[in-house]
Amino acid sequence: MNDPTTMRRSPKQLRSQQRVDDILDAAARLFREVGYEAATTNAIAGQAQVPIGSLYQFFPNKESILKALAQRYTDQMRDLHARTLSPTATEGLPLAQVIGGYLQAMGEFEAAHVAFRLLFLSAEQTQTHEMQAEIIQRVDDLLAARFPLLRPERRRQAASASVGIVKGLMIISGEPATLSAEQSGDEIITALLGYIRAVLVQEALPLPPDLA
Amino acid sequence: MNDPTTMRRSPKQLRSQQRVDDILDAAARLFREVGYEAATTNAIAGQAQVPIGSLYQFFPNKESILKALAQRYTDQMRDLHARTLSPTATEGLPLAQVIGGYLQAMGEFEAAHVAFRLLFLSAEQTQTHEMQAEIIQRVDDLLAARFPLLRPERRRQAASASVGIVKGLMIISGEPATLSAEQSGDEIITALLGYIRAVLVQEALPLPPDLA
Amino acid sequence: MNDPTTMRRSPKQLRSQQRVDDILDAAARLFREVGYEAATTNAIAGQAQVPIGSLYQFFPNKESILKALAQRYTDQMRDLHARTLSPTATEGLPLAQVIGGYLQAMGEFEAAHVAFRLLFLSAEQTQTHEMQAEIIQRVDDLLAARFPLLRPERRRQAASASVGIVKGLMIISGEPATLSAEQSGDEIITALLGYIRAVLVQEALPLPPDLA
Amino acid sequence: MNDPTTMRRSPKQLRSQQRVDDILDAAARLFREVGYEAATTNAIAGQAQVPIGSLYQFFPNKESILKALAQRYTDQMRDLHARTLSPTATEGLPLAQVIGGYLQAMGEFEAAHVAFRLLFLSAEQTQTHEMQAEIIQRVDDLLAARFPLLRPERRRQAASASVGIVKGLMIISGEPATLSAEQSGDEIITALLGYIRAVLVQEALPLPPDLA
DNA sequence: AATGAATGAGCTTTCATTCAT
DNA sequence: CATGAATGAAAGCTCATTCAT
Repeated sequence: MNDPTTMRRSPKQLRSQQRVDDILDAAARLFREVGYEAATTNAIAGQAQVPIGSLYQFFPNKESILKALAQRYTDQMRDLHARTLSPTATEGLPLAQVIGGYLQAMGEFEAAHVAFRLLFLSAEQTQTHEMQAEIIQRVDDLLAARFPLLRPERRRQAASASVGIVKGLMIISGEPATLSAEQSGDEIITALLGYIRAVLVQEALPLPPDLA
Repeated sequence: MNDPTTMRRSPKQLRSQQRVDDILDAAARLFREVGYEAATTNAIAGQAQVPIGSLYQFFPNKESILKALAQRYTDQMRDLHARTLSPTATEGLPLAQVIGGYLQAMGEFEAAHVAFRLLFLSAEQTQTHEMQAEIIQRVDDLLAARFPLLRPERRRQAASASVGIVKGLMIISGEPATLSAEQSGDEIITALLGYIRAVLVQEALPLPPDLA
Repeated sequence: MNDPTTMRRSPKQLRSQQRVDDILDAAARLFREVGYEAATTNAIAGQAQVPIGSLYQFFPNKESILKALAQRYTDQMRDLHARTLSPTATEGLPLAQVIGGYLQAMGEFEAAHVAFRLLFLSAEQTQTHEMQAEIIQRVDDLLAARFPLLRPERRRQAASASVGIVKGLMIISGEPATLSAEQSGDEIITALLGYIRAVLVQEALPLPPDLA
Repeated sequence: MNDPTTMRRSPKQLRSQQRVDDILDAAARLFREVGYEAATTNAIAGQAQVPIGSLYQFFPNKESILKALAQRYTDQMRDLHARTLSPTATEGLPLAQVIGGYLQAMGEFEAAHVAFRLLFLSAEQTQTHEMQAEIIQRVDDLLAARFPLLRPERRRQAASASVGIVKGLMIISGEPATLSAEQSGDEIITALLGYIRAVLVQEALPLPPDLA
């Protein structure tokens, strides 16, 4: 009947909304600091200064907190996507600049949303799929606007792969003895441009000037 | 004094070595099936048909089992690297073929070592760094042999990024609504070749025929 | 001062009375379905479509709901008793028929009052004593009318025992591998008649024709 | 695979057996004092002076403790049955004396096993069925020896009903304003003899001298 | 060295009851 | 008087680790 991984009650009142936000903030902090498994629901409630009973009025279980957090990030990223990836906002800009602008915004988002990295980069979390699907869709839209001749299936594949490349390089750059944070940005741009160029060549499509 | 995440004593005796292997096999199976957190040390010992007390004579704690597993995989991958990435074994082959051979071998390795994917693809596991460092080094060696004019720092960066790209695409392809397993192999080749070409262009180095 | 297991205020208003009835109906349903302990006050209020706060304005605690339910059943049984056990209504009927009629009525009552069985058959619930006392009294009255020579103390004892016999056979018949529901009715009649006959013989009193 | 209401490990060692006994004793005491639901597993462990973890090594959950207690009582009653109900032990004795001896033994058993009453008298507990089935079987055996002409189906029915009668009268006698403990014993004998006589009459079987 | 019973802190989650609105 | 969000003590149970045998 009711999905045990969804929020119990969507908070209508301002006070309740504030509480849910507090809980999600605390959860984000703790997930970041000690990981999902080690973050206890009592600790989350404690950090959020919310009684444990109240936490369970909004969330039926721990997993639903993770899911709600992912949902919140997904929602909050929509504006970011509109600003940095939408065809209208990026029209005329060289691809490198678009990617750069997107990475810049993502870096800021990541800094402001402490568990985003965890959620975005952690392998196979059902909770993250929706978030990722949305990102892929935005990239797909961008590719569609940029390369109208690219077949939709190939485009979707390229969009998925592009997100995978970003993900992989972000993961790598977070680890010691690999890429520095500064390098990773440039490297992501290089890799994505190189990849997209290769796809276009494969598909025998014309290269735009900045990929030639 | 003694690192609590390292194996307690390297088992000299044959029987001990067998036991350690049994434990690691059981751990790999369980980690794969239920994840690291949900795999209990008692369950690992049970699966391995080894008394829990014995398990704790070889491993000081649960984390050390994960670490040892990563170490075992690292060791076992050395042969794979020699066969598929070493300059001598790959001399004269087109890069695409080298990468294809490597991915093929990795696929087989992954199938034979059930927790490899978990360890290699996990976003941030301190236990995996050594394994990854080794992979990066092999790629670095390969690039050094292929592109002797590439500056060592740039090369190391490219090697790290290449591994990141592979990782990212492997992660993505494991998730629904993205890349199929079949597509991911081709896409990894496309992405890597595209990336390396871009690096060479950036560095104003000559392109080999198969990247032109 | 005020008994915490009694209803807080007897609802004078019509709307209040309706609410109390709704609560008791919901409680009866839930007690029957999941048992007293597992039935939560919030679930009762929810089923009754009454705010939990209102529930606590009528009932100081969960136990008092059970008690009020028993009281309601006791009240509602009064009519049943008058119809099936009162000396006037049963005058001239053979005892077996009286018992049969009573059991029939009880069966219907039980079907219509879902938690009655739970309350009546529960081994030791302080809440049930009054209900049982009333039943015993009715049986006592019946015996008084039927057997005027039976000493009052012996009669009261026999009335208590008779109710115990009914109770015991009802409990047994609800359990697997014992008596079927059909058998239990006949068996109760057999047992009660046999018991009363034995009492009369013990007391050296004349047996009516149908017990001879 | 493994029944979650059965003991986890049957204690082989003497020390373990002692622990299990301590747990069951403590559980019996607590069940008696506060009831099954209100008796917490931690309280049981505390009373038994056994760490909670050890309790859960033997019992997978709270219900299994109740079940094991019922099983222990069932086992311990076997000797009582042999002494008081077996055809050989009761041969030649008048039925009233047999019942009296049985009730006497049951009274002593009840006094020595504090939760027996709760388990035997509580309505519909799956945990009690086996215990009750055994009692019914013993009564059936006794009836078979005493009244060989009684049809087996009728006999089994009578055995079930007899146990029901005992149960009902025990329940009633535990409640205020009904039967005193002393009276209940006599009343049970009266009721059982009266019932069995009625059954024999119904079946048109000869009455033994003490039932005539 | 080998064993596996023993340990108890700590986990997630529930629910009777209150009280500010 | 009516409401239902809020509360937090306490429940059942797990499991990494130890240590007496």
